[in-house]
Amino acid sequence: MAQRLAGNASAYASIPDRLLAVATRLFAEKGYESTSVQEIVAAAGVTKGAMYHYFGAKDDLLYEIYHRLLGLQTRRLREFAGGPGTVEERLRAAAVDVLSTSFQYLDEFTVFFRSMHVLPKERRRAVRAERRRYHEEFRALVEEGQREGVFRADVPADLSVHYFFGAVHQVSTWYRPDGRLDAQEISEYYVELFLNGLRARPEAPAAAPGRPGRDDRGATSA
Amino acid sequence: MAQRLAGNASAYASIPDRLLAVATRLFAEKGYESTSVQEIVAAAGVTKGAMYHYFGAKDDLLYEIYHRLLGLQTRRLREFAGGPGTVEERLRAAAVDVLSTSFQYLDEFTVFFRSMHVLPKERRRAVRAERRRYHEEFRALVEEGQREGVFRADVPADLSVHYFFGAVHQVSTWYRPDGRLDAQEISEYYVELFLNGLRARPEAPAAAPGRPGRDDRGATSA
Amino acid sequence: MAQRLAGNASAYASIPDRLLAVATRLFAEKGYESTSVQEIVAAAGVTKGAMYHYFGAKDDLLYEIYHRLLGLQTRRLREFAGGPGTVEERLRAAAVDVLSTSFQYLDEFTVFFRSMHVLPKERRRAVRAERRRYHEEFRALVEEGQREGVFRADVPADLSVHYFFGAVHQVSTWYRPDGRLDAQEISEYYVELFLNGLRARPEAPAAAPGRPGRDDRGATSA
Amino acid sequence: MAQRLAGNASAYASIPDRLLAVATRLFAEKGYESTSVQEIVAAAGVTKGAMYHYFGAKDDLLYEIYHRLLGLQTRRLREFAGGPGTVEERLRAAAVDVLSTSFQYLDEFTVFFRSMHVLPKERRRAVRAERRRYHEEFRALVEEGQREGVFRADVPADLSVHYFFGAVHQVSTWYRPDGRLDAQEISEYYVELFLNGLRARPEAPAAAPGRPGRDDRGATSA
DNA sequence: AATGAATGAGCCTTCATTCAT
DNA sequence: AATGAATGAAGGCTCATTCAT
Repeated sequence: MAQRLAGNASAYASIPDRLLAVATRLFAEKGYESTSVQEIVAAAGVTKGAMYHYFGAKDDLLYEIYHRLLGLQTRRLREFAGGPGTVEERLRAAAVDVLSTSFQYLDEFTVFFRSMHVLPKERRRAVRAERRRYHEEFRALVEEGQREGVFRADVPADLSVHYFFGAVHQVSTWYRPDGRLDAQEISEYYVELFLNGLRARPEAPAAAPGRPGRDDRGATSA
Repeated sequence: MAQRLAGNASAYASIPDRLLAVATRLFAEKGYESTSVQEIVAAAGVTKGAMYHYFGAKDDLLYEIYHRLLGLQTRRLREFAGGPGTVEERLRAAAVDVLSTSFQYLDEFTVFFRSMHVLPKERRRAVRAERRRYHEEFRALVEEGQREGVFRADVPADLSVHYFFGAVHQVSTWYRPDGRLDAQEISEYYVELFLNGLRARPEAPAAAPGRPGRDDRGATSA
Repeated sequence: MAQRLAGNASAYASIPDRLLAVATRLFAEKGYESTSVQEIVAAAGVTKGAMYHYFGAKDDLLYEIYHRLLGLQTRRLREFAGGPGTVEERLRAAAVDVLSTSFQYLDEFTVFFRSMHVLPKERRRAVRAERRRYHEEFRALVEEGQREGVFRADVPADLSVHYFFGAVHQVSTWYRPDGRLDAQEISEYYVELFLNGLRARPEAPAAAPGRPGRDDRGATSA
Repeated sequence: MAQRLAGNASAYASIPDRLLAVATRLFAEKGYESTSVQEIVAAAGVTKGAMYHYFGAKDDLLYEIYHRLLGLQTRRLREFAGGPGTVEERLRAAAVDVLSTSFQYLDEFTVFFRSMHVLPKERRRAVRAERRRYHEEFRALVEEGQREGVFRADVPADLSVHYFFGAVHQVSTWYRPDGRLDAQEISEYYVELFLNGLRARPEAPAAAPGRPGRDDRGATSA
């Protein structure tokens, strides 16, 4: 479960894995466009020819980073969603895992949300579709809880998920490993904020502004 | 209050404003590095020479976008924070405004969170400092509510603010003007989720995971 | 006799003089091409418009530097050549003056020998012609001495002059005001070496290699 | 011994050599700054990319020209200085070689003395240091002769060497291959003037102006 | 499987000069 | 006499990619 997405950059890893590992780090540090192929191959200790033997183009590296990250996220989410326990327990476990994955793959997430626009249109569409499916599977848990009455239904589930994911995906913006709170603590607070926001209240509060019960299936894009 | 940050790109605006307007749009669409100076000046209907007469370098455009956006945010926040009403009313008004500003300046925010890394170190530091001050002023409202007992104190205020801002700043990632919910509705739901998450509960629930009452002054960076 | 070629750059000098003074300094420091018009006008405390009011183009500044320097040299040489005294006395005085002028106008000479190639062809020709005349007038003194028998005639006069001028014009290459010898001392040694080389010897030395008595009028260019 | 410094520009030479050969010619003709990289690669029959494959920057070409010339000069000087014969014979041979090298590499010398200022500071310092060492090795010959009493000691050796080198290095300023005197003749006259200036005189003449016997080790820079 | 020389298009920037005021 | 905004051409350099080996 702690497998590195692209192995590590050590001399023992395969060439493609080494390339992906250093590319992820460099893209996160300096941005995709400001990182030259030359820098990547130098950092990976291979030559340009070797890289082009494994990857058809520079943006194939980027796509592969996206692809592996999405695959990992999806696999893990399914594990938790399909696991045992009440819906709240399963959602909590999934949310905790989303956060710990985010902290573990900070660089990958940084690249993900910063460099989407450089993917060729076709691949951007593919990534967005895969991402949307992921979003929908997570949202299904929330909706399950809403149907069971343990989560409030007066806020559209997709908005709650966007809200949570948004918060999570921005952590790479401000989180510093040497900060006051460690990743574990932040995760717990975040999950608490998320679930607390979802939980049905004893008394009816100000509720959502006037449009309860509307169909809340994702007309927004992922 | 609805003034465009860089005027509009029409022939009536000043050259620098026109340049900033089209640069913002292009940077948001294709990314900073993938947008050439040539494209910018062509879209603004001026020559390269004219651009370099007003901006010393391409990244001066970027910096100016950041600078204006931060200035606008700070000005507006102070208006609401210093306004009349209970702390909850003031925080709600500020939060609503953060959201409506985000929707109004979607391009600016997109650029903001995607292109930070291309600013020269010095300016990046300046932007981060100004951003941190903004974050602190917003957080001060939350802390005021915690002291008054209207907001729960068992989640560090800076984390709550990071959580909210994270969610807000990611809207440009998924929001589409032609989606099911309009900006106004999304804003109301988001503010509801935020305030609901903050509100003190009648009975003490599972609270924050084991570490209540810790000093919660921001050791995390903005 | 100590008039500055282009006045000084103080606020009291006329604008053209100030421009020439700073241009000379900057051209000597960084080279003609690496000095921008903007730098010149900034250093002179005027605007571009003002400069183009007085000088039609950047290379007019350069030409004026050449022109003034050549005029100064020619004027001074004539003074010494037409003065009283034996031919040796007059040549010595002229040679000393050549050296002291070189030290006084180090920047001008640096520019002179480094930037000739940027003058438009026509002006380059004009400068070369003026320079050749100067060379010829100096050479005439040597030839006068040769005819009188006080200078050896077995080395063509124009070569001796080239030799001396060459040595003199390179001083800006190695001379440092804080060096062991001051300008005055170097001048005296140089003139001594020059005149000693010219002086007819009691016994016939190895003489020039086999071609005495040939016509030695300048088929070489100045 | 007659190897071209950068091979020739023919199609048979290596690309770097061809680039250096044409760069030398163009820099000598039009100056470093007035020669564009485009012109160089066009004249060498290669593409810009090829040039930047071998030379990191335009001024690397310049530095390489300096470097090769200095290497050549130093190697040759050592050959002559360490050869057989009296000190006067060795100095004469070295001086003749300096001149013939100057004539053979007129373009290189033209560039050398005209474009020093465009080298980055660090490299300028390196070139100056190497140049100074060369100057010192040549001067050592003069000093050896002074100690033996065959050369006059009342003119500092470094000044005499500056004087000679100055004269020599200016030949590219006025020498034309189609002039009245050919390179060989000019060389012999120049060496004659140099050695004649150095030679101790039977009777003590006016000597150097008043400061005989001073320490004459080079406090001036090369 | 891998090399690395070579390409060629494009990028950001500089700058002498002009011109309406 | 003097301004300074604006031009437009060119300049040095980078870089993803190709291809013969």
